[in-house]
Amino acid sequence: MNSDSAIQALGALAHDHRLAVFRLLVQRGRDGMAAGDIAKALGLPNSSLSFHLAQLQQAGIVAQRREGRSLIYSADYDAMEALMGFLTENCCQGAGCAPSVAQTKEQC
Amino acid sequence: MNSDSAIQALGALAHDHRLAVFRLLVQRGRDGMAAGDIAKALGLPNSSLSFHLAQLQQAGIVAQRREGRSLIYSADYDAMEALMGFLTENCCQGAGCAPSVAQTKEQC
DNA sequence: AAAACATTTCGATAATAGTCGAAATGAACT
DNA sequence: AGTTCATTTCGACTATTATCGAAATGTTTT
Repeated sequence: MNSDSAIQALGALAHDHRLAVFRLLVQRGRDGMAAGDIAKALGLPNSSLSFHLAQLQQAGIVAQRREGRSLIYSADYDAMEALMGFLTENCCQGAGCAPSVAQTKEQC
Repeated sequence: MNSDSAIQALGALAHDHRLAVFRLLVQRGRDGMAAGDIAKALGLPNSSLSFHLAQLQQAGIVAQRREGRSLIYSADYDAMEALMGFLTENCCQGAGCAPSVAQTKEQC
């Protein structure tokens, strides 16, 4: 994780609809959700949602896979942890006070 | 932490200069840093830095205090944890895979 | 191969964010 | 009380982002 990719991830999350999408996907876990279903769940026009999904994917915090006719999106937990680690890096002059977020990885 | 305040915090961090400021302050710990010193450290015009500091403060992830003539800024660790907790809320259908970031608080 | 279906791209428009020099504010020291 | 010093506000400009209907793309199924 470098500064540029962190900015992209943060910027992707820093939006009403995108944050809602991401949190929905985080709750869904590995199964993810089809684009159309997300649009229905959040009451967004397909074209708008598509725009936002592209940003989340481009930022690397959401993954896409095809299943039948549908495109399924899911949250990328590894990327989420990497982002958190980056934000707390060398916290308090390297006094080792950054939380160990490593456990998220195995548990998901 | 609600959606709006999370968006503000994420948006505040989703910028080149502001992320650099925040990470610098995270490393500094409670001591923080005067506005002028931050500007010097990052090579930014005072007016630009002031604009960005205001956003970080408005977002609640950076605190301000006066010391002599200087205004000292420091990272708000509690807010940072709250943000992380919000992002991982009900992760994987409530299977309890969210990292416990609570430890950061006591250690800083 | 054609029809049905899910999703993305296009296009035009509106709104918000970032930049930095110069002037203004306001606290502190003498 | 006036001067100095640190920081913020102002103003004008440029660039980026968000919106959504309609058309296009590309997959699957019959």
